Amino acid sequence: MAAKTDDSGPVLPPAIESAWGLRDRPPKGPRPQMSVPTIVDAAVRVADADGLAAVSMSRVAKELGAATMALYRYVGSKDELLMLMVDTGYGPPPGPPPAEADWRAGLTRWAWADHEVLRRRPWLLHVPISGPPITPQQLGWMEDGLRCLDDTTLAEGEKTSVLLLITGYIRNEASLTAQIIEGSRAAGIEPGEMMPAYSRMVARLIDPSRFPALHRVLAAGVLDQDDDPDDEFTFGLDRILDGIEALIRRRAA
Amino acid sequence: MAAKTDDSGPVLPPAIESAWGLRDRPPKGPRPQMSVPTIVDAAVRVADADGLAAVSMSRVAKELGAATMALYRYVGSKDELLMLMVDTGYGPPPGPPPAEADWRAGLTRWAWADHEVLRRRPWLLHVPISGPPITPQQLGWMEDGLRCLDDTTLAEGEKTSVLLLITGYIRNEASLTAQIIEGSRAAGIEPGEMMPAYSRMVARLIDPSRFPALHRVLAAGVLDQDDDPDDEFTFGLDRILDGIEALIRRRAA
DNA sequence: CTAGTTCTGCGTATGGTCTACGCATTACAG
DNA sequence: CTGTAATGCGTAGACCATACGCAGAACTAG
Repeated sequence: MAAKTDDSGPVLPPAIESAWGLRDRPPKGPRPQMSVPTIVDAAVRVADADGLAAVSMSRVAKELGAATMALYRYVGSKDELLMLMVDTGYGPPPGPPPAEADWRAGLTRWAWADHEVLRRRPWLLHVPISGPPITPQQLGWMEDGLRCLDDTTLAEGEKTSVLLLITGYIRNEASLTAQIIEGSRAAGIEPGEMMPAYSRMVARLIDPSRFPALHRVLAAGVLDQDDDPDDEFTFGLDRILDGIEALIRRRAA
Repeated sequence: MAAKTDDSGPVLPPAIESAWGLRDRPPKGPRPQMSVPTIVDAAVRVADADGLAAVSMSRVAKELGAATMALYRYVGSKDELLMLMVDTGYGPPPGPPPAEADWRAGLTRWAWADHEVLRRRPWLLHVPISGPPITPQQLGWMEDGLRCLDDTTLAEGEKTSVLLLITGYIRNEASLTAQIIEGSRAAGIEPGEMMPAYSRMVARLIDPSRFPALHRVLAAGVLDQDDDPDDEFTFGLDRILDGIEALIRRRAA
């Protein structure tokens, strides 16, 4: 009758609570034949093999030899499953920065670890993010990133903003390169031929007098040479770190 | 029998070609009762009113008083419709930078224009981007952005990278603030109460000794005060522009 | 004026999605 | 042994995109 009020407003889904180890199995009833981690692992396996679009409740159930609806005893909804997939998909964070590393070296290492995860599991990019991180490993990644800034004189709010800036960049860059790979596979051409083909198409569409800057970019052949995607990533990351460095220097002075 | 080969590899969908004005109506057959722009406008109207999730082919058809399948005479697939929705959803680009503006002022103006569009139409963030821009207004935005860098000594490739960096940031920032708004609406609480509630939840979950840096951020109350989202946006944008400024200075020297 | 051609509108049907609900079965507490 | 509660899961409902085929409209060629 009385509303069951928890301490704080938004309620954590049961499956997430169990990911934090906050849930004990009630003693009654038949023994569960699956577990949340089993299901999440199966879903991750499907996503690794056939992409996020292949992850349907029935497909995951088939992977486990169970019935579709059986899964709903463990996860409250597909969205909840996706959240847990992200958590285990990222895997453990890279650990705190080495003692001898300055903030820039530390963040660079952290950024490359994040980058590597997204390169290995591009489906992570297709999971619609529905809120700030609340799963254990997600927060672990955040923690390790924040630690890189421990020795700086930035305010706590600035540290989080900085980290947000970097994660956003990494995600974005990964998204773009993943799109090129997926797009080329869909079009049935070599990944290296994707951007040149795009370049030709745009060149055919635009009027050079109305799009002079764009035309100059195309004429320079920027999109035709397939440079190392890692160089592209490094370029943007260094720009951002330069910007942060300027801020840190100003704060230190 | 012989494959109808166009000049270049990837074929532009018919509806996109018509957006470039490259398509003339065949003289035969009954007069079309709708047009691609009519349909796209209706779809945008639905998205503006009820979000992207409400945009289904049948819902758009209902909006037009037509049958669902009638739409497929105009657009090849829902994905194509989405692409066109993004094009008209963005609207016309902000125009080339004022003559007296330096690159930084120009890009700042451009960034705020982009930001403003995404604030007004958050559903744009939910459209899965499936490739580089190919629609007229998208490329128009790119053009106007590139022009801001006309007077710099950056290489063409660097200009595109710089623009990519900025668009990525804007999109990311907009995504985050939109999530807070949508999340608070879903949870039925004030938008200003979202982050404090999140803060309390995380504080309850984490062990301060395993998450010291994160704990310090929470203890500082970073997430509790609801600062102006515009300040947050400005902060990140300035960091990025600082980084670009460092590059430009190095290139000019 | 007529015949042929081609395009439009759209009804029907297929195969997919998530998930609410209810029932039989199982396993433990007392 | 009985009551209770949790599990596995079958059924069914409400959506979704879209392949296909057909009736009719509007033009062109003769």
